[in-house]
Amino acid sequence: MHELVLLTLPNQAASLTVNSPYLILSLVLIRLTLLAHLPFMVNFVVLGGHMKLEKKTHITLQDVAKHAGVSRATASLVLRGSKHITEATREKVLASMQQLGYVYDRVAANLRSKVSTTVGLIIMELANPFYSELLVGIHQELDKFGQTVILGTTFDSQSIQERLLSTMLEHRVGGIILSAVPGSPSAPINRIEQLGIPVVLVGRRLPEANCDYVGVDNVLGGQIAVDYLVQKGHRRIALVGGFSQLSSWQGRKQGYDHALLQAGLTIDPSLIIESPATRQGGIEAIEKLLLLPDRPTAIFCYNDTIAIGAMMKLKDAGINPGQDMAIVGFDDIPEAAIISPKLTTVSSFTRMMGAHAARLLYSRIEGSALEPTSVILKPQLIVRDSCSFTGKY
Amino acid sequence: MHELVLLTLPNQAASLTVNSPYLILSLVLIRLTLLAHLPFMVNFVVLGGHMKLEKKTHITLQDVAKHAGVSRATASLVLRGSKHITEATREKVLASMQQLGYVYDRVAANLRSKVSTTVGLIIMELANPFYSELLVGIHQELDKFGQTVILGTTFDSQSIQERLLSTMLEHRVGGIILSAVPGSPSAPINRIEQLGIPVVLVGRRLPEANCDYVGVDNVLGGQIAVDYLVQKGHRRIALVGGFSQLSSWQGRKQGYDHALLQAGLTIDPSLIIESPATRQGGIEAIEKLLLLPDRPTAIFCYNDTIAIGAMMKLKDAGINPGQDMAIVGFDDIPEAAIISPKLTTVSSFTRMMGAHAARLLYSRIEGSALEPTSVILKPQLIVRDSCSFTGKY
DNA sequence: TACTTTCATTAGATCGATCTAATAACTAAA
DNA sequence: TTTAGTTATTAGATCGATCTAATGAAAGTA
Repeated sequence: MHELVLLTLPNQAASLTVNSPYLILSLVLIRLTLLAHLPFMVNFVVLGGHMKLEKKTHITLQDVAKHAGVSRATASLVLRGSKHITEATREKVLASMQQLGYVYDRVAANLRSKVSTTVGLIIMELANPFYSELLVGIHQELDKFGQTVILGTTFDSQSIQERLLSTMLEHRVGGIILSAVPGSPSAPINRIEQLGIPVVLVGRRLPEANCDYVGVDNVLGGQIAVDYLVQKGHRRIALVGGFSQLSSWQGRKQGYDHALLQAGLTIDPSLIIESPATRQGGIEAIEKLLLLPDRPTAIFCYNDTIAIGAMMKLKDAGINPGQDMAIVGFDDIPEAAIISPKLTTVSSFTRMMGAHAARLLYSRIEGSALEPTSVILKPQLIVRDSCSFTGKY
Repeated sequence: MHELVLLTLPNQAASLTVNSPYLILSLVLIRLTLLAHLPFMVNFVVLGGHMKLEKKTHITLQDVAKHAGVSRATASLVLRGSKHITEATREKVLASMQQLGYVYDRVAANLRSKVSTTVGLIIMELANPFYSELLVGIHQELDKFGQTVILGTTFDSQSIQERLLSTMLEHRVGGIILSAVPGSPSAPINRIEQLGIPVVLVGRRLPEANCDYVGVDNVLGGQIAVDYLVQKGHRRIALVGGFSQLSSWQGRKQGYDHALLQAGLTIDPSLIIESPATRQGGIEAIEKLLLLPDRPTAIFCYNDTIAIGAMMKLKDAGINPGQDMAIVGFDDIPEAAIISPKLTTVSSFTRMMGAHAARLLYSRIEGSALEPTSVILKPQLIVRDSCSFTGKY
C-alpha cells in the first residue's frame, strides 16, 4: 500500500527504475490492482525497465463515460440536457461525474461548437469611478446571459488598445465592448466587425467606425447644465477639462454654446480650458482660470472627477466652491454625493449605460444582424449644493 | 464578376439552385477562377444541382501553411519563434499570415499545450473603491506576465461565489485570486488547489484554506490607529462597522483592544458597533452610537467607506466630524483625500496588495510548489484633518 | 408478419492549435 | 564514397469537447 502515498503528492509524477525481475513482476501486479480499483485516478507509463506512475489531474468526459458505461457522445448529451436521454442513463452519468469530480471544459466545447461565452471589455482606466460604475453595469447584465468578462485597460494609449484588441480576438471573445482611445483609427474595429465579432462603443464615439454605440446625449447634457447656471443668474460660465478631440467633449461643448447663445450671451474662448480628465487635470485648469483678468462666476466641468479637482484647487486658493463660485459636473459618480459641497451634476446614468451596452452586444452575438444602432440616454440634472452662488454679490 | 458581390455580405452564405447545364458549367468555371485567386476566402459546397458558396470567416494555421507552401507544423514553429526555422521560410509564413489576416487561436493552442493564459479574479464588489484599487494593482501586474483577467463579483453571496469558482474552472483559468465571502467553506478552495490550480486569497483570510494569502497586518493597523487617537487624548474610542466574522475585522479589533489595554483603558462593548461595510452601514452605526448615554469622543472605522458614511451622518446630526468627533478610517481609498474634512486613515496599500497577489499567483502558476505563503503588508497611518478634536473641551 | 416511425445511443470526424517521432536535406568527418 | 551528425521540416496523433450520420431497438401501423 505504500505506493499509494506517491499519489497524494499534488500534481507530481512518481517514477522509479527497477532492475530485479521480481520487482518488475510485483510492480506489474500493483499496477493491475491500482488500475482495477482507481482506473480514473492513475496513469502508467512504462519505458524499458522504467515505470512512470502519474496522477491523472484532469478528468475528461471520456473518463466519465467509461465509468458510467456509456459512450462519450451520450455523456455529452446528458451534459447538455438532451431530451433523448433516458432518466436512468442520465442519473448514471451524473452520478459518475459527481464521483469522479468532473470539471466541464467549456473551452474545448466552445472550440468545437464555435460559440463563445466570453466578452471582451476594454476601458480606459479602472481607478476612474465612471469606468468602474460602467463596468458594474456591464458585468451584471452580461452575467445574466451567462457571459464571462475578460478585462483590459488602455490608459488611453493607442498601442495598448491595439494589443488588447488582438488579445481579445485570440481569446475568441464573442464580442467586444470598447471605450475607445480618442483619435484611434476605426479601421481595426471595422476589421473586427468583418470577422463577425460585434463591437459596441460606449461613451466615446469614433467617426467612421461602423458599429453600435451606447452613450449619453452630450449636447443635451451640456445644454441643461448651462441652462441651469444661466437661470441662476450667471453670465460668465467657464467650460473646464477634457479634450476637444473627444466626441463627448464636442457634444457637451455644443450644448454649452447653444445654451449660451440662446440666453443671448457670447462665447468667450478664454473661458474654455482643456485639460486631462483627471483630478489633477481639474487642478491645473483652475490654476489657469485664476490667472484670467475677468474671472467667471460659474464653471461647467467636463466630468465630476475634474470638478472634484477643481473644487480642491479653489479651496486652496481661498475661493469657496458653491459659495463664491458655482460648479456643475457631469456623470454623477458616487463621490459627487459625498464631497462638500455636494456636487450638482448631470447624471449620465453610467450603470444603465453599461447595462444597455451589454444587452446590445449580446443581441448582436445572438445574431441579430441589424444596421448599426445607437442608444442615446437622456441625461438629467441632479441639483445638490455646489451652485449656491448666483453670480451676484 | 457579379458573383463576387455575394462575398461582401458579412458572415453570410450565398446559395443558388441551377437547372441549365450551361449555367452549371459557367459556375464551375467561376468556382475554379475564384479558388485560384482567393483560395482562402471562399468555400464551395455542391449538393446536387445546388451549389453553396460561403465566406470562410476563420483563417486557420492550416490555411496559412497551405498558402505559404509549408506544413501546419512548420507554420506553428514560426509562430512560436523556433530557432530551427530558416529565415526564408519564416518570412514566407509571416507574409502569408499578414496577407490572409490570420488570427491566432490561443484557446485552441492552450487546449493542446495544457497551459492557460487567463487568471480568474473574484471580488466582492466593484463599486467599492477598495476593490477597484485592488483590481488595478492585480490587473497591471498580471498584464506584465501576459495573463488576461476574467472577472467575477460575488456581492458577498456564497452561492454566487460557488458559481463563479465553477465558471472560472470551466474556463480553464491558470489560477484564481479570491477575496472570499466571509464564512464561506474552505473545502471548495482546497479542492481547486488539489486540481493543481493555485488560489491566492486577498484581504480576507479563510481558516482551514490551504493556500496563499496576501493582506495587510490588521492587528498592527488597528493598533496604530487607536494608538494615535489615545495619544491625541481620547479615552472613549468606538469601533464602528464591519462584521466580527471577517478575519480582517478580528485583526483590527485585536489591535484596538491591545492599544486600549496598553494605554490602561478598558474595553467598553457598547462602543463596538457592527454594520455592513458600506456607506449606509456607516450611517446606521452612527445612528446607534448617538443613542448611547455616554458618547465616545473618537471613532475608529472598519474602513474608509464606513468612515465616509459616518461623517455624513454626524454632519446631519449637527456634529462636526474632525472638530467635535475624531475619525480614523482604514484602507486609504482615493475618496479619503478629497472629502471634507480629509480623512485620517490607515493605508493598506491596496494597489500594492493587488500587485503582490498577482506576483504570488503567477509564481505558483509557473510551478513553484512551495508551502502556502502569506504576504503581510505593513500598514501606515496617513494623518489628515479628521482628528482635530482632542477629546477635551 | 412486414414495414415504417420514433427514440436512445454511438462511432468517427471535427474544431485549431501543439507535440512526438520520424524523415529528408545538408554538412563534416572517416 | 560512405557514415555519422546536425538541422530543417513534416505526418499523424492529440487536447476535450461537439456534431453528423448511422445504428439498433422498441413501438406503431398496415
